[in-house]
Amino acid sequence: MDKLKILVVDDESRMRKLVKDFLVRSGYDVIEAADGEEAIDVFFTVKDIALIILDVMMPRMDGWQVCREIRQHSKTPIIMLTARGDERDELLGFELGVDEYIAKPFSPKILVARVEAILRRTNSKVSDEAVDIAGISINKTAHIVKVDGVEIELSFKEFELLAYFVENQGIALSREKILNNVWNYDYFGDARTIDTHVKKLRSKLGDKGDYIKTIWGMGYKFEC
Amino acid sequence: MDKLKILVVDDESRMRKLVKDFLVRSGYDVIEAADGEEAIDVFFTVKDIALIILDVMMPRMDGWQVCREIRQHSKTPIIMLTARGDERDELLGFELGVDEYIAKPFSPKILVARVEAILRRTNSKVSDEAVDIAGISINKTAHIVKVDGVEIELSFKEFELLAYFVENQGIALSREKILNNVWNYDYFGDARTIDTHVKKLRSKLGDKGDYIKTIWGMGYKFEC
DNA sequence: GTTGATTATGACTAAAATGTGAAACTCTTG
DNA sequence: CAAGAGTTTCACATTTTAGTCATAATCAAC
Repeated sequence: MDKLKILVVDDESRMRKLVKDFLVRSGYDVIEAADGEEAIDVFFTVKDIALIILDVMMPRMDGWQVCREIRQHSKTPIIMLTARGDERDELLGFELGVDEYIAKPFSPKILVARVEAILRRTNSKVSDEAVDIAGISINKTAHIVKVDGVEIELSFKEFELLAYFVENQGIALSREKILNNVWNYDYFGDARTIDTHVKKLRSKLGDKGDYIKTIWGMGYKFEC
Repeated sequence: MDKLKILVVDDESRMRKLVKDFLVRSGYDVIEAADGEEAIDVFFTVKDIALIILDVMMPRMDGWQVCREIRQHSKTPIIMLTARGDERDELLGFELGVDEYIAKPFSPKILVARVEAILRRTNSKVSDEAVDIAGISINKTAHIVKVDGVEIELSFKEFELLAYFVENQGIALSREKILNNVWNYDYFGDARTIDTHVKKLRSKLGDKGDYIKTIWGMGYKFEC
């Protein structure tokens, strides 16, 4: 995962191309979708989409609907493109959980600036060196975990799982939730595979392994 | 800490009052500052300011400078108020770490909507609340129950049952109703099993166990 | 008080969920 | 294609829980 992925949804290909050009030039990966249904389809199959730019006016399924649908499953930032001056639209958007609102016609510079502002905000953990909790230090950029200053070797899944636990510190996580977030959205395997990974994590974390608590009949929770 | 505090900085008192009115009506605590220096002074003396609304044009120290100063020590969200149409300003703002940019004149509704959008994003901890009744604190997110501040261990069913009681505080609940809500609707076992769980709950709750009252010939009721 | 019904309680058992080690499978690399 | 790491599955041990039952205590009505 090098470049951040941005999903651009607009029915006009000319507009998609314009936006894409500027974003690519600023170092992002751009994925396009031509209507709402395609957008949702793409969003739930492609992993790690960092931000969505969404046109309001689209045939079949409009931007609000797409937004509503996505907000039911994800907090991925959404920027809405809409016709200038419609205040009602803007209010509706904020209620739906739109993060930013840009009126057409807009300057591509403004667009890029806002994209970066949002990504700086939400993806700030990427830039942060390392999260440190109770002697466990997790560096997502370097993919390194240290316990009391000593580096320990974790596999990819173990690392992702630990990161997920730490990010949701103090929250009870059901197996289903863990599968949907650490594994792919469409993973159909056995939920018990989580147990195996938890076992390995616990043993590799040593004493600190006890912070991963079992919630009987429910799932797991990371808590110090 | 009940209401969130918002610092409003503008040299025009009329403008401050306008913004304040709307924010107060939306349930925020508003602190005012009339210029940049006062703003910084207030910001670093008052604790827990959740958001800053900053006018660009101010005598002595303008908004950009205030922003720069604050960003050196804090990530508190900043909304800038600036004259409409000055794109250069907007770009500068994003570079400085401004979170949002609102052009004057603006509708107060938009202002409130944006404030709420930002606070929802940054202050997402608001959502994981714990219900607290007569010394019994139930945190559904963390799956933790505390009695007078001391955590007690409950099994899955016990937790669900207690949560159901507390949610229906003061309401008489028949065994049938309890079975349908806490157990699966297709549970065909003995209704007496509720008694056993109530017994366990009462004993684990200690003194507070008395709040679960028996309604003879009918069921139970949680009442303080 | 006595009676019949209802609820409380403690002990017990069956069932369910989790822990664990090893085997099977997958995917990459040399 | 063999080796090796990472992942997943499986079987079995272990732990925890839910539910049952017998008995004791309580209640309402007479």
